[in-house]
Amino acid sequence: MTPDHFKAVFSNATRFSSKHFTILITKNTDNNNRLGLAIAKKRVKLAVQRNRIKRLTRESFRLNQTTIPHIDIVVMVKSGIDKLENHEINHQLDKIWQKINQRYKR
RNA sequence: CGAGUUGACUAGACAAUCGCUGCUUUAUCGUUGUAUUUGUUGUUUCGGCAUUAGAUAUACGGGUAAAGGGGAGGAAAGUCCGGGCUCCAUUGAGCAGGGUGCCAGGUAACGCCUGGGAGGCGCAAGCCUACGACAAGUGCAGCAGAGAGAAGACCGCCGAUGGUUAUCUUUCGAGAUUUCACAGGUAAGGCUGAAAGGGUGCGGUAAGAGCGCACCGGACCACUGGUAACAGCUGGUUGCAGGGUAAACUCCACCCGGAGCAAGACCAAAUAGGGUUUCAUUACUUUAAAUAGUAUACGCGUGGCUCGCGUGGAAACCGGGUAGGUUGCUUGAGCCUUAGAGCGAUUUAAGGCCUAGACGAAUGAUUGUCACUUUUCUUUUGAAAAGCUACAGAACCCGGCUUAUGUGUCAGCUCACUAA
RNA sequence: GCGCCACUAGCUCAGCUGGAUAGAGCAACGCCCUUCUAAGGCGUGGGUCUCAGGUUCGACUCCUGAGUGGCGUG
Repeated sequence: MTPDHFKAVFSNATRFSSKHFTILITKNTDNNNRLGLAIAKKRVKLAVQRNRIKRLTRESFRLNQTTIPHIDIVVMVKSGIDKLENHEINHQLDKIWQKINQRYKR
């Protein structure tokens, strides 16, 4: 995603959240779904932890992207996430994908 | 066996599935440049040149697919030092400012490392140290204390000599003893303090004092050892010091030009913008006529000139250059092995190896087996459960320092205890 | 990447910049005043001066290292 895409998503977004994530989505004119990550240094201090969260999010997005409709997604993060285990993060993300699917099937 | 100390290594392993990234090879797609060739159009001094369309070959970059092999650290961190590299400046040197500070060596260089000296800590192995100069000058030291720097006289001690009081003796000149502490002497003792101008002993004296002597310790000179710092059961001279603080100013010696890969180099968009040329436009004159000529324009500030500000069509060319892209970008003071030199840091030679290059920033996820750790059961073994590890993520590259940190292994040395 | 600053009571700040007592305001607590509260007055407690070393007789102050937070600039 380019900075223009980010602006578009932030200005015109539907918001989902769980305990440690905030996810913004908009519908997309292209036939792809795109992922953007906005993980602030303020929320997660260590570079190792930031990278870990990015990797896990990308992985989860990749595994689930066939099931999701064509949307732009921006994933934001709340503080405290760096203390979670890998499988817990995956679990939360799975739930969010399910929510998004339910919303867009209707 | 226990306690300690120094140095080095290590940073989970394997397999399966899926994924990221850039590299090599192959295939394919579209596109661009170059070369050859065929044709079109324009121009021509008939050699060519420019333009445009196609074919073939080749090159580079790009997309897609497949295969192969590669992909974080000992600190990648902090950014505390030093260098390479790049650009700018530069005759040279100095001033200012900053840094370093026992000696020698190593190194590209260092505030780093090695070896040595001195001082301190520890029973020892060993560890720590900004460790030049206060006798060039200036400053600082509260309170206390007599005195805080060519020091001072509070309590003390003495009081020879001179004066004074009393007593005794008397040859009546004076003498002896005692008292006073006035002039004066003194720095042994006390007191204060972090610190008070060598220490101990004997002599000496009215009392004292390096005043004299002996020993210890200094200082200076020489000698010896050492490259040097420095050292000495060495010799001589000197009664013996104007102490502390320079992480106070300062002095001395040595070092430092400035900026940083967002450096720099190349390519290069736009309804951005600069310059040059030509044409157009506009004004005036002229002509049948934008035909020809002259001025370049137009608006505002002025009535005019000069001057200032603002606005101005089209094409071609030129250089600058923003966004953006490419490069710099990983072969390097590189790593490994062996041999030589050296106490060592390090260095020399030979052979071998290529080992991350991302940029919204890759190097991962899941599962299984084993290893490791902890807990429980059992208490040789073994079994089960949990954890799946600590610190932590390259961003131009190296050499150090500092800080964070899990587990285990190896080697050297010291001390204590026991046994032989 | 480069350059710079701060850290003192629960909070905001002084503190001799060239060294010897840790202070002010607000807040807290107690008492007075008031029928009660606020305001006002009097008093009290509260500090490892961010941390660790060093220099010094003596360090909030000087030096070195570390930690945390913040600012500027490209």
